[in-house]
Amino acid sequence: MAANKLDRSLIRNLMIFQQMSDEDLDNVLAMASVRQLPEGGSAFTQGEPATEFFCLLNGRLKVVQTTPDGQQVVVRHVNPGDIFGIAKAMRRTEYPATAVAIVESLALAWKSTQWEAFIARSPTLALNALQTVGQRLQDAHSRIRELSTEEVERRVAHAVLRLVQQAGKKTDEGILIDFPVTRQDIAEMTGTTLHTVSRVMTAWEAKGLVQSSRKKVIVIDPHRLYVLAEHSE
Amino acid sequence: MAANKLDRSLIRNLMIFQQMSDEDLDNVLAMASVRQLPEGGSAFTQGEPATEFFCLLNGRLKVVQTTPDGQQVVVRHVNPGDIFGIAKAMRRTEYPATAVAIVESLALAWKSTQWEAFIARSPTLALNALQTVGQRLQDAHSRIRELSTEEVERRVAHAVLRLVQQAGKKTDEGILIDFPVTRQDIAEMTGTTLHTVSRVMTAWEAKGLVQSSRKKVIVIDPHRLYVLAEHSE
DNA sequence: ATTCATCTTTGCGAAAAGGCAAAGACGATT
DNA sequence: AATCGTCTTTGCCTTTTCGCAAAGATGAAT
Repeated sequence: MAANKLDRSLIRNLMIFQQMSDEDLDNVLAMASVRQLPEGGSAFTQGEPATEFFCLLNGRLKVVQTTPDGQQVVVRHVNPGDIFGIAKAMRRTEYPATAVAIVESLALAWKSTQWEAFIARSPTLALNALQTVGQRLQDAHSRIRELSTEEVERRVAHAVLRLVQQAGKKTDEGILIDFPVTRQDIAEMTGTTLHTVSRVMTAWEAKGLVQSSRKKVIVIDPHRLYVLAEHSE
Repeated sequence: MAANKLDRSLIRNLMIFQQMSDEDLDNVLAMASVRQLPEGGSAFTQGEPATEFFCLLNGRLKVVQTTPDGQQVVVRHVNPGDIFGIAKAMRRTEYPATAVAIVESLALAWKSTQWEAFIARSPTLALNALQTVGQRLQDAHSRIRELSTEEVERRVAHAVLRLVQQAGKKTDEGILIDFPVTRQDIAEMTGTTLHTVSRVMTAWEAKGLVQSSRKKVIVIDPHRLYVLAEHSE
């Protein structure tokens, strides 16, 4: 499927493509192909040669690193408008992680060899890309700080609040995280075990902070959760 | 002090400036000023407005985030040739961390407002910058994985090996880490306490892996340390 | 309605790491 | 050589978190 058949306004709204001329955008889209990902499908896999890079149009992915002994760590999430899989831009020949769709998703894909042409197409595109990666670096540093200094409960609180911010949806019971999340998922986001996450969230439930069931989390009292995450003790 | 008085070959060797024309390099250097940092001095401080960005010429800095309650985390190190303090490129108005010289250091400094001109000066410069930031992101993700899945001893082993790689110097006793490192420093790099680091390293010393004294670390047996860091067992 | 796979909860004991406090060691300075 | 500030080590006890195992719950598929 050719990318230039897609809804233009959708694409225009993506931060990375703003301030580009129509013509440049046409050219960039002409190079792209479209990739549909079912839930659980992966855009690329850790260790594979990095032949493509992507931009997410809609849906949501998690980027997972697997350790040699099989433990998994979610290093970040990909939201609509994000570019991802730009291993080539870092002169890497292989993907350092796996990108898995956690809901059905749609992405644009370009050949890695087109990266330079892609960037050359517009100076603002390069600046935008740099800014995107820079923001990610900030986020990563925040997580390093959290993992280094905070105890499990606060880390889990942060993770849940982040999910709320990225995918929170108001319902009459509270703010629903709008895609399936298991205890295991949260454990992989916070560097702990599903058991510990379960214990923490059961305690929160008793305090009326959240309400959760299988693969579902609803935050009842974001403010108290925030206080818990920020102010130690 | 004007930057174009500096030794050119030194600057040419810095990865970020490679593939630039002499003329562009002249222009870029004309915009820069030179900053000397004594040991313990800081190039910028967390929370300050981000008025400048830098490129390290020689020496070594640590980039530290301080939590509200005063705990410190070393998020990364800056080595010669690295650009740092590019908060502006990420549309941040304040520095998110503090950069402290751990040995006497020398850096180039530009006004943040010149960032776009700096990038526009050469398309390869933008690509280089992107690659640099991308590499840092990879490193950050590795640390997130380590902090999430590894126990203290292995994290410390990784940190020490990284120091060896970045600043190892062969001596007849073993590989010396060529700048002052305290237990506290290593603790801040690995998300633990100086006590635990001390205990770990005392054990290593008994096994003949390292030899250390006040602010000094010598790795005697890098290979066994590597095995310890990599193979869980 | 029943079955089945998957996800979640919970109890118990073990291990890892932290916190505190005190003592020791080192090196720079006077 | 004596002093002083800083860095390091160590013992002891507490807390946090994990690991394992088993039981319970949920929802999709038949």
